[in-house]
Amino acid sequence: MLPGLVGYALRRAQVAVFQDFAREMAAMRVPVTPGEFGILVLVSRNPGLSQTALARAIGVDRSTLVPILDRLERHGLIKRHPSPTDRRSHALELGAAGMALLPLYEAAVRRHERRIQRRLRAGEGGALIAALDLLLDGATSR
Amino acid sequence: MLPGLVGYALRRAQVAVFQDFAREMAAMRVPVTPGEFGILVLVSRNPGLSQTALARAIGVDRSTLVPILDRLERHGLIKRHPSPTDRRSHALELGAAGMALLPLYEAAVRRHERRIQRRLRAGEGGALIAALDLLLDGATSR
DNA sequence: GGAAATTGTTGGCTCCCCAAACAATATCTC
DNA sequence: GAGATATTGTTTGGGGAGCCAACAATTTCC
Repeated sequence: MLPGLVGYALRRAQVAVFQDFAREMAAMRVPVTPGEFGILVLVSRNPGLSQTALARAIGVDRSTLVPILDRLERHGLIKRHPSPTDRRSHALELGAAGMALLPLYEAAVRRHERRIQRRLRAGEGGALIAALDLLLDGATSR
Repeated sequence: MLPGLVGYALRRAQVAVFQDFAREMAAMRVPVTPGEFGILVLVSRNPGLSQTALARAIGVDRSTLVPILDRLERHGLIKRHPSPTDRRSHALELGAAGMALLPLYEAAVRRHERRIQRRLRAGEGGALIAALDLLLDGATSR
């Protein structure tokens, strides 16, 4: 039964892809997880983002983000600035290490993507992403 | 950058599919996770399996399995019999509750699969599984 | 200006995973 | 057959990621 299930194939692929991501990151001075990489990209493209806005963007609870940002900040990848308009909230920016390392992370992710897709035919990656998005839609919407 | 990444689409789809699985299971007397469901199917098709063999089959450490099997056994879904040939090992079998509930779980999983695939065109599910298997292969093999 | 909402944080909880060590038991080697 | 070696399930300890409820500080609403 298991081999015919989309959910099963999805889970196994996800685990393998996650491990390959980690392998690629192992060479970095400060390795990051896929989730952390997403945060760095989001912050770099949306400087000044608040923690709540970021949490909503990646679909996790505000409290979940705190220890993750703590770690990223400890390594200088991001910085929590005081927001100029709201003294409760933090304006997130890339830190010095973040600005230096993000290009390396992006290159690593490109290598990783190339490797995991290497068994696919040309253009099949796009179709796969489209199908996964449809899956997400089917699973999410009532 | 993120939207073009297979790994990113994979992660988001996986989370959504997992949640839909949980939603479908919520109606059951004893809800199980996707991993637990996989264990039940494996044990039902391979009665007498040892814990080590099962751990290898699903790709987790032996020690990871212990609390999971504890829980399944507590609910009567599986039973740890003494192996007739090796007094160190356990022969895993479905318990009474397991035999009663597995058909219900299987039906629930079929409903779940139908729902998550409902945005896909007919037959696209199979292509998706094939692509995910290729992804797994690309990520795993050196 | 007082009530209500929001922000980041903390603490408590769950779940899943791994690695190392251990006693009991099997298996291998001489 | 005895001693060394390997394997089995378990325990312990640790990490990561997630949620919820509660809280002080602050902002917004009426």
